[in-house]
Amino acid sequence: MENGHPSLGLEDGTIDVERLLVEPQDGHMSMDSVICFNEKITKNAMDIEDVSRSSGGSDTGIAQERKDFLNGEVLNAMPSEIEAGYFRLENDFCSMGEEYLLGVEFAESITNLDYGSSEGLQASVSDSQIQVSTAGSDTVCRSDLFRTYDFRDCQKDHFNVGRSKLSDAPSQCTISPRSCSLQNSGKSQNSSRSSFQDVLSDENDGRFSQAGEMFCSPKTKRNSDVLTGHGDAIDVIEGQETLTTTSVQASNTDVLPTQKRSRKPTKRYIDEFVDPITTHSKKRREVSSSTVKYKSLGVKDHKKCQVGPKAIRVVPPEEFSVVAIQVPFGSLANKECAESHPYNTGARVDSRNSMTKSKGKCVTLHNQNIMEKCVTAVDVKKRGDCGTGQKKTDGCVTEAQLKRKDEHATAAHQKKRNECAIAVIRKKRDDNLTAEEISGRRKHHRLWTISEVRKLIEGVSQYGVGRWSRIKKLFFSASAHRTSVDLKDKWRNLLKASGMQEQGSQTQQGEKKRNMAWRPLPKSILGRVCELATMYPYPKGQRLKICRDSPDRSADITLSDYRRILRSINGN
DNA sequence: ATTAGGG
DNA sequence: CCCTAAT
Repeated sequence: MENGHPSLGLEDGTIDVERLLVEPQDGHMSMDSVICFNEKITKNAMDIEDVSRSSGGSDTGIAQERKDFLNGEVLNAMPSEIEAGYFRLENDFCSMGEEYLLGVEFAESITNLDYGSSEGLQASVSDSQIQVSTAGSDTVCRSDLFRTYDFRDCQKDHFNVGRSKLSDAPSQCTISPRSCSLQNSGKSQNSSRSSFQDVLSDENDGRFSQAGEMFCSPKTKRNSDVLTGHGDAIDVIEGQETLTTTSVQASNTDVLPTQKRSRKPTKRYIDEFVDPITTHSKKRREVSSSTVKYKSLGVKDHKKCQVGPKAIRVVPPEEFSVVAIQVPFGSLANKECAESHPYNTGARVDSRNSMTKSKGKCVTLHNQNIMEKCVTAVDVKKRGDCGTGQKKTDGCVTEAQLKRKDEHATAAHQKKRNECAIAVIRKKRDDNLTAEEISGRRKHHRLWTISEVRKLIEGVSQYGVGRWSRIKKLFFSASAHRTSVDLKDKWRNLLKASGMQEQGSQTQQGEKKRNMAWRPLPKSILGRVCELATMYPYPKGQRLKICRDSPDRSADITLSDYRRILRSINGN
């Protein structure tokens, strides 16, 4: 008799499981099907467990056999299914795998409690779980890898409980106090199986939306009415605790699946998200620019690498008087306060940077920051400024190169994919970025020194405007930063500063005056700029501005005229 | 790859 | 300084 009953249960379990494994193949995996799947599995496990318990000590063998079946067949079957690619829905799959484990595990632990330890059994269980976790990890949802590990740890504890007999169980339970309390309390009755499925999905929704809706799977959007009913489970926040709780709860009854669904780790990861985003909205430029410009590694990246050491470079004495001639026309022109400290050149960098910071880009770029975080995590080596080239193979990285406009669209997907990376990143971010932010200077923003400007002027006088790359090569080969574009920009600014440019309108004149106050450009330099501007009008279109009288002069001036100009300037 | 120009 | 379009 006793054999008959258990065996029946076993048979049922077998059939159910098999059917369940097959079912998903037929249709597309909908969330409902997944839920049913989980539920049934859990139920199976529980049924088996009940049988085992009722069968008494004499049936230990049978129970163990059952366990073996579960562990060997079911658990092994899962990975194969996964590998076969039946479940590509990440969340579904992940939850399913976990569910599976939980169901089996709970039965296992219970059995052990009842009948004592069975080493072989435990070993098989743990092995199977490792398998599952592996399969799951490489499939999609990496975040679940963490959970799986946690889970395994928890389960180990349970094993220990089983081994150390019932008497030891309470002490072991301290690992997850909630588990104990739940086990002892009558809470297991507060949920009926009839509402199980609803509870499942609802709780999912509740938790997800609560956490930040980023992981919410579109399939299961429902009203979370039942949420309140399970506030207890939802309140649990620590992932491990949740897992443990779930597994132990499983031994009780139907409540198990309900609470099992609430995965707290999610919240943790979400926190990881929110935090980095707000912490530093920076770092974007570096990664993005370096990533986008991976093509020009030779110049650009090299330049980035040198930024650090260069910063400490000693400023030549001549430049101390007029340290740098930053020409932040548009931005600083608006800051009247700048006029009150005209010669506070040192602080100019900071003010400028802060302005850039608050300019607004950072707000819209939060999403990209996430991706960048991911990038940072991908190549584990902590790179200060350089090391930009080696991360292109990862999907996250390529995504990070998306335009800003696309970020909003892709951000959601990215988040899911990156949640694992984020956790790893947090540390990195703290020591990496904070330091940079604190130091006011931004990597890509370097003040132009007088000597640099002189070189630029010299170059322009020799090659004329527009041949920036050549000028760069000849005059700025030493300074890896200062791309040709930089030279061009600087020249543009110099033209503005010298007043040669856009001799237009009253507003410009006034602004120029204002700028003069805080821009300590040496007159000699300005004069030269003026000179050169006359012969090499920058916007080449409007060259006929001044030197209309001597066309050939502007054509082949170069050295002789340069000398002449130089002399005149020096004479001044 | 370089340049011009807008932001 | 960054980004993009046009050479």
